[in-house]
Amino acid sequence: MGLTKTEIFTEEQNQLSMLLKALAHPARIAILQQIIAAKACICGDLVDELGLAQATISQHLKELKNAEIIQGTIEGVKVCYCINPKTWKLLEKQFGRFLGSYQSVDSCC
Amino acid sequence: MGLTKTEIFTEEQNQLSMLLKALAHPARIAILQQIIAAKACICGDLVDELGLAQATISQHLKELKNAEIIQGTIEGVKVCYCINPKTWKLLEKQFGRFLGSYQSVDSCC
DNA sequence: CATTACAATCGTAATATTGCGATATATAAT
DNA sequence: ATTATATATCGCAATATTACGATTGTAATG
Repeated sequence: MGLTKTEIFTEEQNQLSMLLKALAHPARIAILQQIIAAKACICGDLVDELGLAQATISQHLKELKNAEIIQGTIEGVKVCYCINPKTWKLLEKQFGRFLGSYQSVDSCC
Repeated sequence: MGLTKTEIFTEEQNQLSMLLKALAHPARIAILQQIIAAKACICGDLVDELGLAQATISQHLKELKNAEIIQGTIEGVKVCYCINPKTWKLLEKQFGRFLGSYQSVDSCC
């Protein structure tokens, strides 16, 4: 046990939960906010900004990259990270539809 | 190690990531979709609908309840679950703001 | 080529999550 | 009271996550 039964869920349910999982950590939220705030793409400044070790930041970046929420391009010694617009749009669409499917009726318990 | 350093993040970052974490599982997405689809609140029908054991569903419901995304009221032997409109609105607001803070500029890497 | 600087990866410890059988609890029906 | 039905909880095993020190890999610079 201990592993999610992805096979019993729909493609959409799995995809959405995967994206949300990638976002579901305060450090990763903070990282994304930093990347967005710095109009240009920042790099290892994240290590200074947040109070986490370099290895930890790198690991969080990897997860965001795996989920294709961000993309990184090598710029000499540094690496430049930025939002992947395609996934961001997908997230807006998918999660928007999910959230919108509920209309507060307050006819319930 | 192995525990999130919540103290170094903002209230908002922690709150948003906590809500997203509660949603970040295909079973919990499916549960919420069921609850929303059944206009009235359904109960243990979830166990039949999804292919998971009763104990597992109950545990997922507990997590959603802890995050205050759903609320349950006892109706005789059964329990009636439904969306907590307050938290749903909060989620729409917080996550909407987060998503909206990025404007696809494609001026980047 | 040696050095420096940045970032990724490895290894490890602590903790959390997922799933389920078994059991407990609580209400309803007989 | 006994039985049936619906949920919650406990305990466990398998796996995943989080964090970080140490190391490795790359590329620019002296």
